[in-house]
Amino acid sequence: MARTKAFEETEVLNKIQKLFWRKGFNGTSVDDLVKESGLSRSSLYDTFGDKEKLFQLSLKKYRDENTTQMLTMIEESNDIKKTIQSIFDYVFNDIEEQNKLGCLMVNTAIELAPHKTKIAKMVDENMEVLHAALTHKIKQAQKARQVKTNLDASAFAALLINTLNGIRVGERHQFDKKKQKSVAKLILDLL
Amino acid sequence: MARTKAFEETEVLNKIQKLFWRKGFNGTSVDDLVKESGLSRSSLYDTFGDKEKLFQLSLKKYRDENTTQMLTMIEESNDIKKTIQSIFDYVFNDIEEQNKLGCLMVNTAIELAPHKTKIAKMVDENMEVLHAALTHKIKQAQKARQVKTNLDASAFAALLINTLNGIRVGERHQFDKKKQKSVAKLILDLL
DNA sequence: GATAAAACGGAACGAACGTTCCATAAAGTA
DNA sequence: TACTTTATGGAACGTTCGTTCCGTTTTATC
Repeated sequence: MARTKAFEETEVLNKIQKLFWRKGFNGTSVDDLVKESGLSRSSLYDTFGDKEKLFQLSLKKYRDENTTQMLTMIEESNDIKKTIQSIFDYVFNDIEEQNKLGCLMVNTAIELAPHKTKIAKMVDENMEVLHAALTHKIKQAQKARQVKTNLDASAFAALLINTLNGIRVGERHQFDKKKQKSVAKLILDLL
Repeated sequence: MARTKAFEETEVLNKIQKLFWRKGFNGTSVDDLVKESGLSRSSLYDTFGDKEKLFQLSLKKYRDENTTQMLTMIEESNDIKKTIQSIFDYVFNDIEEQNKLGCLMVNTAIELAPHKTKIAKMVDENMEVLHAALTHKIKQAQKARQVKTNLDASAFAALLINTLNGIRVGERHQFDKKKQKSVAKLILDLL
């Protein structure tokens, strides 16, 4: 009955997300989004909604892809120490490849969370989910005597997330890579 | 010869800084700054320059006050362990008192550093100075056998800064306080 | 081929943006 | 008091902001 869309939603959202990721919510104008997406203002608004909705969709996409991937790495692990090493490797590889993009969750925590309740909730839930998965796996590894048993699993999980977030801050201003890697090593040696 | 200013520069810059700190560079309009400062646009521009200059001055102020204070705490320390405990206490106290302000350096690293070279340099220098001071003091304490001697002082200093930055990220989205404190404890136990 | 529904391009909206300009007010010096 | 200089309030600048609207085009169904 009706005309078909001349674009793929996920593909467009991909471009939108990258732009928000790189420039932040306030640093990105709707005009930027129009140009980057290639579609017209009306198509953009009809398909996705307003700028804030567009950002929320980008953040959800991040959660459904990047965070979920990390979650899978954790949950499928049978060697938590190796897994955490892999997570650090993954992050450092990201830093090499991307150009100071950082982590969209961290960027959003800083820029928007204090001013937008809904966004803050998404960010916080994201961190909590990661924390829960990590804690669970560490406890499991402790029961199997694969890692130090006198370590507070929840505290260590929080430390790990905190460290990753700190590394993402450093990425944005080009903090010395060697130092970052030495930090990761210290954390790993704790287990 | 000429009319005298009806305001105090440092006092006004104080208000300006707080606004940038809370809402970020892109989240703060010149109109916001005019209202907050109480002076007119012309006075604001004649005295301080444009919006970007105003932000730079705010960041310098942060460095000259907050960072310098932390630096003094480190340099005057004769018990590095207690000093680091004090730093954590100071940060957690900040988190209690301020309302999700976070750290202006961290906020700026995320929001502006990737897009403004000059700002990135200021942030990076800030972190490097803290790192150097910490490393120096830790090495000193190691020579005096006050802390573990098998620890890489530079790496631990980087870890500490990284941890503090991570905690400031958490502050913005209300990450569980107990977890944050357990993170600090883990770090302290490393020394 | 007519019809209905959705997609589209692009103009248009008023508001907010950062910045400049000017007429006036104030204050120290002559 | 007159003069010079700077501070000040506020209007005005052109631009960009996010959003809406409308006329047209495309498509599937009848």
